[in-house]
Amino acid sequence: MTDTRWLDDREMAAWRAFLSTSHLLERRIEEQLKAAAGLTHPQYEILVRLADAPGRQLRMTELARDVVVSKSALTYQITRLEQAGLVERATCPSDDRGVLAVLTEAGLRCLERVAPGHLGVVRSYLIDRLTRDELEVMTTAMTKTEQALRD
Amino acid sequence: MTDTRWLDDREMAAWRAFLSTSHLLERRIEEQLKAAAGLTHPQYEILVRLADAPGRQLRMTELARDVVVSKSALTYQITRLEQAGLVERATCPSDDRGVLAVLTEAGLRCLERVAPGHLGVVRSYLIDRLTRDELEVMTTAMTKTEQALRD
DNA sequence: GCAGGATGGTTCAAATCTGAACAACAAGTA
DNA sequence: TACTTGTTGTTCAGATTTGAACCATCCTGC
Repeated sequence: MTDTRWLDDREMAAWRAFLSTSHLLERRIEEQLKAAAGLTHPQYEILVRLADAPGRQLRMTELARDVVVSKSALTYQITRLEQAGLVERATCPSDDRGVLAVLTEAGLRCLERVAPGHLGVVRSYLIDRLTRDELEVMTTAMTKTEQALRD
Repeated sequence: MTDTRWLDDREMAAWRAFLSTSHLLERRIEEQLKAAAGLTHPQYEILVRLADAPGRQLRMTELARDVVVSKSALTYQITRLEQAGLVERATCPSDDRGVLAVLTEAGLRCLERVAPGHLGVVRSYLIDRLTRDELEVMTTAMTKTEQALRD
């Protein structure tokens, strides 16, 4: 049976604030990235994950899990990024089914060009407004939930 | 000029955790609402805001701002909810341009039926995993960012 | 080896979101 | 009153997302 307890005022305030903030911030980020580089936020995140990965490449499935999008959405976005010359597809040596998404030099340069402006937004609206303690608490709170959701 | 400072490890961990968690939770909520009632999360939020509003009605623009969606997305969703009989449109007495979205009885019953399961998800993955202190800190942190983003 | 079930990636249709353009009305000013 | 500017909600085209269906490939146990 589902738990039917409602949320009390404190809990509801927390949930509402979290929900609104995540959506508002998402919109602001989307707006900034579009204006600065014609990128969407998922596209930017793909570039970031690839840049961080060893060999600047990742399997499609792992990349989809990291960025938190469906496999089909990733297929679509990788195709778009490939057309833009920022990513290439490569066959996976260890698994013939596999596809590797590889960051190109142009992709890396694009990321380096765009990252400062993007991080400026993240900073100015979120990170720089929090004390060190608040930052720590938020990380532990978010991490607990993330772990639970990743099964 | 844009601030070009990078994020240090702590800051990056916080941002990554926030980003992943919000996306994962969004997916889980979407899944639960679809299975339980055939509703999307924005649709559910529209019903909630209307149920809370005096007279169970709100102007389109105000509703769009509350739920954090574009005006056109709201127009689309209100039309959908109208077709489902959960919401009705009414003319605004004080402004001939205005449109009021009004929650119907069926809409209210639907919300009462769906809310427990939805809140169960919010609780089990987020709220119930946080201590009271963590809850408080998260609320203040999110509220600061929300205020900044709402200009 | 090989059947049977899991996994990886793509394709497809359907739904949804956004921003720009638009039309109707409001509100202030000369 | 007439003009100008701002607001409201809708429509529209285009981009993106999701889940289901699908095929190819892997892997395990016999």
